[in-house]
Amino acid sequence: MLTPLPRSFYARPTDRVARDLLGKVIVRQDQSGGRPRRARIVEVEAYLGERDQASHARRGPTPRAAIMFGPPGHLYCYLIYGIYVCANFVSHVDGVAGAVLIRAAACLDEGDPKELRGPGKLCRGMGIELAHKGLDLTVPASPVYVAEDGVRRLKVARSPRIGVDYAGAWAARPLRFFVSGHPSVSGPRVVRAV
DNA sequence: AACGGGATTACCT
DNA sequence: GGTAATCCCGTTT
Repeated sequence: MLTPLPRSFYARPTDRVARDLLGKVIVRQDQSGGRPRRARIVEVEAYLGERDQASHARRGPTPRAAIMFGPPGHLYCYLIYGIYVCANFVSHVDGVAGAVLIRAAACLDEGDPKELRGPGKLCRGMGIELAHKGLDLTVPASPVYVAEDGVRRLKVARSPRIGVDYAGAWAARPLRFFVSGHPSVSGPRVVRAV
């Protein structure tokens, strides 16, 4: 069966964690014991530490973003535009900020919407809410965790991140990773291979 | 205490 | 192409 990725997976440089999350499976299981919902990650973005002018960590460990500075392997969610929730997985070692925004995934179970295209729709589709902020993704009983199921040989591409034009030179850095050509990817689906 | 904007989406022309 | 919806949070007063 699927077991959560260990904390060591997340305790690495954020761009590497982001790249390696492609193809992994998000598992959402509720406390009421219904069937779990699974979705394969196909698009992510790396948000680095205090230097990264696109990152919520750029202002330091404020109440909202402090979790990005803490131990890896936890869920960081936030509300955006008053409407949508975005989900991130905290990365890099304890004390250094980093998180990976999950932008799109492909559902693996019958009866679920086929594509979760875009970070807001992904959270809505998987039932991830603000209240889930801080969950430990490495605990098997967690309502949300991430697992490896043996998928390999993904065709990975990268590009600048979406929606961060305010970030000056950081807006241009290729910190978005996606499965090239995959129909669930939001925004550009083909750029340069890695 | 008040203000302004956002790691988005859907719907309009 | 443009913009409304809607609220948390960082900043300023």
